Amino acid sequence: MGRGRSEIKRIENPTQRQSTFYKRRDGLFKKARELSVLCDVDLLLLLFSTSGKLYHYLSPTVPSVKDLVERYEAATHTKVWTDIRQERRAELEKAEQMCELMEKELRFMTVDDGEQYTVPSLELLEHNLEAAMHKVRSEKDRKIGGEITYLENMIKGRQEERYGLCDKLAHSQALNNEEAGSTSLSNGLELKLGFN
Amino acid sequence: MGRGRSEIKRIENPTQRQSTFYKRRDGLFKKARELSVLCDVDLLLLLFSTSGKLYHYLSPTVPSVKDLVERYEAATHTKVWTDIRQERRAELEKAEQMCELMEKELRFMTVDDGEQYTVPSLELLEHNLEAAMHKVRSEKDRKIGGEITYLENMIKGRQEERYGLCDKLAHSQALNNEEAGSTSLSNGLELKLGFN
DNA sequence: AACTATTTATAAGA
DNA sequence: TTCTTATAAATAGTT
Repeated sequence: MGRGRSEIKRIENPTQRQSTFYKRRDGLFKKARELSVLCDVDLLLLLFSTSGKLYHYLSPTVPSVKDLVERYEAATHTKVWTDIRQERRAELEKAEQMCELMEKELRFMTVDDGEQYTVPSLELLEHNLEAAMHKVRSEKDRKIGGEITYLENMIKGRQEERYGLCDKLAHSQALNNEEAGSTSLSNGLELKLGFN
Repeated sequence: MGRGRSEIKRIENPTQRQSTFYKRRDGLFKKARELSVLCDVDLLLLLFSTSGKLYHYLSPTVPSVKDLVERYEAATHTKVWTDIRQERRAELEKAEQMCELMEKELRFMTVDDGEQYTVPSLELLEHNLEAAMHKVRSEKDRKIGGEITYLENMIKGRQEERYGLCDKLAHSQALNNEEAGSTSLSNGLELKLGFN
C-alpha cells in the first residue's frame, strides 16, 4: 500500500521507522478489533515499542489477559504463570532453609534445651566455646590494656606539663628576685601551683 | 475494502463468518509480522477461533510468551499477579533480613575478627559464653552419667539373667538326678550355659 | 480456493 | 507528530 515499497525489512531511518510504527500500529489494532467483533474471536494483542511503551488490546468477550494466557497454556501444554509462581516459591523456600539452618546453629551455640546433643557434639561445642572465650578474653585484655596505656600517657603528659610550668615559675621568681622587687602576686601564684 | 460493507458487527451467517475469519486472520498475522520486522517491535498475538482453535504469533526477537507476559505484568502493575509477586518479594526480603541478623549474631558469638567489640559487649559475651559452657558441661556430665547408669543396669541385668538361667539349670539337673536317668543332651546344655 | 471490484491502509511528501 | 494524496494491499461478494 502507499506509494511504492513492498520489501519487509527493518526500517533503518529512525524518523521514518517511528512514523511507520504509528500508522501500522493503529492499523493493526483496528484490524484486531474488527476481527474480534466480526468473527466472534477471543484475541490478545500485546506489543512493546522500541522505547519500551506498552500497547495492548483484548477482545471485550475475554475477562482478562490472565484468562487468555491460561487458555494458551492449556492449549500448548506450557505453563507460564505456574512457572513464575514456582520460581518464586523455590527462592522463598531456599531462603527459609538458610534461616532454619542458622537458627539451628544459633540454638546449638546457645545450648538451647530443645536441642538433643550427643556426647561428642557436646565436647566439640565445649571446645569451640573455650576457643571463643579465649578470643574474647584476649580481645578484652588488649582493649583494656590499650585504655590503660592511654590513661598512663595522659598522666605522664599532665605531669610533664606541670613540671614545665613549675620550671617556668621558678625561672620567673629568680628573675623577680634579681630585680629585688618580689610582688605578692607572684607569691600567690607559687602557692597555687605548688599543689596543683 | 471489498465490494460494499463497512459496518463492524458480528456476522450472523456462519459460512460467511468463517470465510471472513480466514481472510482477516491471515491479514492480521501478516500485518503483525510486518510491523514487528519493519519497526523492531516485540509483539504477541494470541487468538482463539469460535471453535476454540489457537493461533498465535510472537516476534522473533522475543524469547518466549512467558517473557512478554512478564513484561506486560511489570508494565501494568495493577494485576493480582503483581500483588502476589510483591507479597512474595516482601516475604523473601524478610527472610533475607532474618538471615542477615542471625549471621551477624553468629559472627559475634564466634568472635569473628571482622566485628568491632566494645569492652562492655565483650564482657557480656564472656558472661554468655561462660553460661553456655556451664550448660554444656552439666549436660555432658548428665549424658555420661546416664550412659554409665545405663551400662551398669545392662551389666546388672545380664548378671541376673545369668543367675536365673543357672538356677533353672541347677533345678533341671536336680530333677534329672532324681529321675536317675541323665542324658547326654542335658549334659551338653549345662556345659554351654556355664560360661555364657 | 480464486477472482475482481472496491474499500482500506499507508508511504511519501508537506 | 499530523494531514494529504497517490498508490499498494486487503478483502467482500461472487464463482
